[in-house]
Amino acid sequence: MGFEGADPGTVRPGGRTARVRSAVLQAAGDALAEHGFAHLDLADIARRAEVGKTTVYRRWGTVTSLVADLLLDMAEQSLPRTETGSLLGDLKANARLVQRTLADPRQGALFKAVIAAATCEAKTAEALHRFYDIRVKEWAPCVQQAVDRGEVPEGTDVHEVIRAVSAPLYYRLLTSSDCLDAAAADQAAEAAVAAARAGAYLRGDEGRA
Amino acid sequence: MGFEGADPGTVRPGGRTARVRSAVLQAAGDALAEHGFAHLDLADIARRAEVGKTTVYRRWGTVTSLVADLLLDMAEQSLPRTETGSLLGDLKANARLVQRTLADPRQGALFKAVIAAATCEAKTAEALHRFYDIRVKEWAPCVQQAVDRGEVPEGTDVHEVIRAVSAPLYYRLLTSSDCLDAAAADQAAEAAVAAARAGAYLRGDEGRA
DNA sequence: CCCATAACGGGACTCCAGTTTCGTTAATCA
DNA sequence: TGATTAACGAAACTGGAGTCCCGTTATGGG
Repeated sequence: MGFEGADPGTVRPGGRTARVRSAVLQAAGDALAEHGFAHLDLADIARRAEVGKTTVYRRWGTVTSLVADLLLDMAEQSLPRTETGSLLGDLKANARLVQRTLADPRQGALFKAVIAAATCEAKTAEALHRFYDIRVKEWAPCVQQAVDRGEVPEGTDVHEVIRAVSAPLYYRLLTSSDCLDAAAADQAAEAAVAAARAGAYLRGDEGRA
Repeated sequence: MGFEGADPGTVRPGGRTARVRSAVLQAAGDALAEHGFAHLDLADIARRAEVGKTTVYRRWGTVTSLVADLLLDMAEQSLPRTETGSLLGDLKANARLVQRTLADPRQGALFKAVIAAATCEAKTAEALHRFYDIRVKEWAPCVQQAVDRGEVPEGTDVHEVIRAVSAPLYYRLLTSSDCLDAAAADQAAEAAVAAARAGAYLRGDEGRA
């Protein structure tokens, strides 16, 4: 009697278990980037990771659940942001980073696949949301600095400004066949700055026109 | 001899064939909205549509291919846009329309599923891109009118302004758990107008800051 | 109205994604 | 360092998604 063991991987997370996890997550990323989310099978991932397929099924069970764990892993690896001294410079740096990531064949495909997976299961969606919350929080300070400098009105929702930079890039990635170039990134940053200056992102009551 | 018949449904598209197609597309929409893109099986769709599953497999074959056809169908049904006389008014109307659609449980889930499907197959992605091209083209004239009025600088990429309205709403739908309310719609419209006025969407060379 | 055949539909069949079983390896603790 | 057992992995198994076969329905052309 007593408790049935908790999920596998939680009691002895060291050594082999950790090695298996990172090998599987690596393989999952590769497979997602290659085949996309739909045509994905866990046995293939197990083969790539040189791990028994039983193990993959036992620890993750479903593709979406594996993607959720992958997102947890991705959220932990954060690139430090650059600081240029001006809001436009900082946001352009951010936009270029996003643009380069999404335009990269492997990373771009991976992000598409991860977003697709998140639309299919609440738990995976939650992991994706957490991932973006972290990224947004990392970059928000540069907008706060602009507020402090007086470049942008007091009361601006700084997180929303960061999201405004990424949004058009993701929208283009998903809904159009246009290429994601540096010009698109710069445009996204410029638009966000212009809108922020005009008070479009004032928190609480909706700003004036 | 001669040609093997073209794809089923093209030679005798009337009567039964058309009835089957619309029943299946309807059922596909329901199933996508309910189960999401991942846990979808064509036999279930056939059952809902009261159609033989052989038929569904013969005419569409895969889920992504069926979604591509669904998108073709969705693209044909267009709502006429409203005209308010001001750019902000028109874009707010557009933003509210998008927001209401995405916030609606069935439609929102359907759009998520359709986007997920498009990330998995080129043909489906193309259908999705065409769908959005049509929607954008439908609304672009209101921006053009604003250019003519002098509300927005000459040389503005009018399609990009329309996309700028939708982008943050889709970005929020996919990457956050925040609710999509009317305030979000208005903010999207206001930001797009502010950025457009500031010349952030000038075509060709990247605009000034 | 009638014929030729496109398209549909039921049911049997296949094949592989996902499960179960049980023996092996190695992480943790004393 | 050795005992305990969590976690792994090979192989056999199973259910249902997707295919195939062939008889039936009804469209479109003459």
